[in-house]
Amino acid sequence: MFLSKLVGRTVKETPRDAELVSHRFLLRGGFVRQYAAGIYGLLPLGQRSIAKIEAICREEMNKVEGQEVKMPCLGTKELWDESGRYSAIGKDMFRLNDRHDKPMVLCMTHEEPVVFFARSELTSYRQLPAMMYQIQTKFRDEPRPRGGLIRLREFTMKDAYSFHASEEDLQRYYWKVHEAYMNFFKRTGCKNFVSVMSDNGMFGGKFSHEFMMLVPSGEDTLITCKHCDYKANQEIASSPFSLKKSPEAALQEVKTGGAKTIAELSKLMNLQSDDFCKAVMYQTKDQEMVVVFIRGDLDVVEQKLKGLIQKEIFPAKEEVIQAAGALSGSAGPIGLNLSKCHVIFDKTISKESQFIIGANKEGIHLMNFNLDRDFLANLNEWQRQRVKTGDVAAARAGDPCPKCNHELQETRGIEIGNIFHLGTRYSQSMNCTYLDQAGAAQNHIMGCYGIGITRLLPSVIEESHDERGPILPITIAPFHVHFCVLNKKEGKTEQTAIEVYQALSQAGVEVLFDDRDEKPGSQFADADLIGIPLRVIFSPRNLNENKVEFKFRDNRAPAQLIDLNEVVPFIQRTISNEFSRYLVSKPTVSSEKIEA
RNA sequence: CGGGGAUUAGCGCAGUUGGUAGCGCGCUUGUUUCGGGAGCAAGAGGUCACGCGUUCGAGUCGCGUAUCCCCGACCA
Repeated sequence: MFLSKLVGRTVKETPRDAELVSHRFLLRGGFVRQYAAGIYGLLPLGQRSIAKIEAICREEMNKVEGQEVKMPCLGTKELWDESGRYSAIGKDMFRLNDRHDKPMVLCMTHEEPVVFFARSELTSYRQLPAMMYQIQTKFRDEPRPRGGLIRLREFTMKDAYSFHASEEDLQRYYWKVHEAYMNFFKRTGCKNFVSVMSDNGMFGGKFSHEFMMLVPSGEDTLITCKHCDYKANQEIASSPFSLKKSPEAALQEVKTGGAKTIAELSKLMNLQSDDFCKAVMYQTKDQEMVVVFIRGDLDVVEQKLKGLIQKEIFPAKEEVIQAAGALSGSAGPIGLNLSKCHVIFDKTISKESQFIIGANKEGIHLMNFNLDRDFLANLNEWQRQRVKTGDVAAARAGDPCPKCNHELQETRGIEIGNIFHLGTRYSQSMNCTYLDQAGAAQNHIMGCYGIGITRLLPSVIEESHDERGPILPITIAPFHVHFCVLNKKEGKTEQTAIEVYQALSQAGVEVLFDDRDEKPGSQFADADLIGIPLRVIFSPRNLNENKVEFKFRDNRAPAQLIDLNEVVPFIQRTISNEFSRYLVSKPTVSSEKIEA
């Protein structure tokens, strides 16, 4: 490809709206352009790079017996009603009406369409396990798209769905896909990434993992252990915390005046924030309050809370708080109207400790509150059902690890993939069955597996760049080699470069040839901005000696002069070495080849 | 949906007390240059986001709307 003909120019100045490095370089390098918030188009460089990511993804999915399919982006209300998600999903799903005024959706994920396939095609245990995948556009009406290509409203995702006859088989396969994912990310040049346990959301199955690129600009917070292999998204990370034990004493009221927050109270009473129990108040859609009591120094993880009560939650409105008999600023469990609220005690409110807690009276708190003695013991059976205990607290850096008790740490990450145990959530609701060996109808047991294809390129750039531009792995770079041709009109410079270009092209090497009559500085700057890993420089100066210059984009070795006669084999050899850096195992013979 | 910022040439930006719009980059032509974003010369390129208002006159003042970015809420 000749650079002068490439659609998409490089830009010297940083676009005003681009904050993230990856966003800046993708715009400046001419990989992408923005149409609207969260809606981007790929220029040739971006498209080539994404196409390579997709190709690697296909290889890895085929290796685990995945079968590529293509499901529609447009969905009907009827299909999405079957799973209940047409009404369960809120504004995140794009909705539209067709010309007959029939309600339609733009799919944000494809569980429903894939079950549509499965229930007509996978009807016998003999066909299981089976996995279908696609690389397809997804639409999500994000409340706030951000970070260039990181959070989009329209994006490409590889989504895969597996169908099994037993839970054991799903788990076996789940870990196989886990390995395929690790291979995929290594091959696409991701370096610093981990898989962490994650939240399944309200409609998921039993367990799931997220693959996270560890970069400071990431939007998720991960909790990892310094000593063992414990890694989890903060949304589900747990910690035993360090629980205090305090001697029992009688419950008594204490005047706290205008002090309402934990900070104010601990200052007033000269106590630590973990001596307090604070109330965090939410409500459900049907105006029931959900009040969480948690140790004063900790925060509630709303995902955990949602999982515990299996309902959507919102910040509580004042009238809901009052109806439940609570008083904000001094809220406590005693005196609440349990018919108007759910009560959750985080496990940090242990039965062995006493806490200072709100009294639901203006300016009054209670000292020495003991959960069992002062609250649970006084409830009747019906009231007890409205009270739950569970883990809703956010683990933080410095808290003890749930596995080995050593110190936890916090890291930021970008989610680049996930794998989910779905179980029979969709096969049951959508009546998807196969006949087992005994001829009995059984629901398929499902897993689902996603990779954010469009997000991968910016994620790699986030961790692989310098001040001049991205440093792309050869596996996903738009071209293998970048030619800078200096003073092309002098002597046979341009002609020589074209001859090498043709020889390499015939050998299958992808070359981006800078044929513009630009100053060396401009050519180098643009080459840096495009980020192709290998560079060859043709100049009259070196060609007089029958040499060309070779260098790596990442400057891992000093530039070297290569004999003109040697340059084609040298580049071929270097490219193959370069690819081998991203090989994870010996190339395995694919199942298709065995069949042939 | 709350808070903050922005919108003037393809990109980055100026634009004074209100008087009919400029600079740099990029683009076109010519010319001299040529190893880390060259110099000179001549050009092309604008519904100043949109609407309403104030005014003899609005890029500039007022009100409203839209769009974009950041923080938060949210993220199946």
